Amino acid sequence: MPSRETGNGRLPIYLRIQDALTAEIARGAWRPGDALPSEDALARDFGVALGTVRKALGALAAEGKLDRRQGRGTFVRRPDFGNAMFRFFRHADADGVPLRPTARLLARRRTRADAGIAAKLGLARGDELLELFRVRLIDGEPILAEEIALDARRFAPLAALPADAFGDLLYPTYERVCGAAVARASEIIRFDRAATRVAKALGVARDAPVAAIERTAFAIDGAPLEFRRSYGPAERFAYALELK
Amino acid sequence: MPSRETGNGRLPIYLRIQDALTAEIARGAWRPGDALPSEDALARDFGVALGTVRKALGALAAEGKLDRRQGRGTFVRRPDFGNAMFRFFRHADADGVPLRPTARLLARRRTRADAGIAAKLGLARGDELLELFRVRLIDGEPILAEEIALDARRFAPLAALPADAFGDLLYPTYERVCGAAVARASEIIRFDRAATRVAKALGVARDAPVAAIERTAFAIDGAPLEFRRSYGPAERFAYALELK
DNA sequence: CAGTGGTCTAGACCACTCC
DNA sequence: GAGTGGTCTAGACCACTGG
Repeated sequence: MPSRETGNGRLPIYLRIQDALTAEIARGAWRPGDALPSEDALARDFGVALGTVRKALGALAAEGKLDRRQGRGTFVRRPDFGNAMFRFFRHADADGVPLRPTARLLARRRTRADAGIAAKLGLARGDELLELFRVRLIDGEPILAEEIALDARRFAPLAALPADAFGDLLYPTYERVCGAAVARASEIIRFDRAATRVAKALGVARDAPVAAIERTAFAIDGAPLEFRRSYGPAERFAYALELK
Repeated sequence: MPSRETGNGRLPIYLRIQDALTAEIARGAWRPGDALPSEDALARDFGVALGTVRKALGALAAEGKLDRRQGRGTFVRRPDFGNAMFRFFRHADADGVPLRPTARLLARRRTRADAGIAAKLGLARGDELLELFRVRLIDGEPILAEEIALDARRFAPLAALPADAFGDLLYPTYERVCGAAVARASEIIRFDRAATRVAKALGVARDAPVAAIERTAFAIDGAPLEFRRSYGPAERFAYALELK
């Protein structure tokens, strides 16, 4: 038995391993999709028993940081928010066919951050922003209007990107063009009324009721990357929850 | 080594133990708040190693079915939806003092179930319902109007209960007066406009925008107990989510 | 086939709770 | 101090994946 001094750091070993691995992932030691060393190798590296690293890996998998697949290995999870916004809206998939939303970029401009957005993005007031405005459609019908704010420096390549190269999903574009990978996000749902620009994009009356989803997206190291406000027609909004 | 035939049931032992314990709990072998036998005792009963029952108990704790407390024991969790509705609404707690909502019963009557509610409650169309209408307030200000439908037979004692004996929370009342314990619930958030009765209760204009939360509450054996529609002023609605 | 994670066991000691 | 869950170890075999 190598050391038998659980109390040396006061924190359980498996938690320290969990933290160590989290830090390694945040540092970028393994990119999303990469495989970690095998359980055996990790146990040797950390000088602990197999069961201990298993406990740490299991916890990280439960947190959504890792994917474990028998016979394959343990992988850094690539979060897929693909069409996460659309979980809020009923879209008429009469036949159960998963409808693929599309996106159209309506506007792109540089502005300066007001205090609110600066705080959300970890910038200073007056710092330069890249602002996108786009509409997302299902079956040609507009479902969501989105105002997106980005640090203009960090996302400079997007300013020059042809409008039709943005694609239907932005996060893969951020990663491909700017090397910025979104790891998690936090959202707030509110109810609001459509401003002129939003109303026009959605094809509803000005001041029509809309559901507003504010999202801040973060990199794996915790730095905020994007702040986004998405608006959809209130009468299409429906969101399900389970309570235990 | 007692048996060494993992494959006898084809399902991992810890999953079978998990299922067995879930069934026992649903059957009411232990009431909410009761302690389960110790890990040691369970391991002996099931004829498996300690680690195996630990894995099952840990999973059940993660699901929210059990509470485990070091030095105390493992307990059947009593779900506490206390003021769960209010997680949807900003209530002005300027000093961070947790404001305690109150409730006032405005109406109580017998009706018959239409097809929709019958389906929600597992009844037949035309079966007798007990319908409650109440308003919930914070600091004297109405925040939620609630329409509640119950099986009149199952909840017969409520028909006779004095209005001021309902208390601020219904679920404890259901359990105390009718022996009906709520174990979980599922909700759908929508956006709607205030009907006359709701508008009056909330002190807003008719057709004012409201957030509507539909909730079906279930007993531990999965039987639906209550269907409830709660309405609150749309401009006070705010709900936070985390995405990973 | 070798290598990976998944399950299971057996037994040790630690940390907390309550009498 | 007795009893509980929490941590850790060491080693076995199973089930799946890929060359």
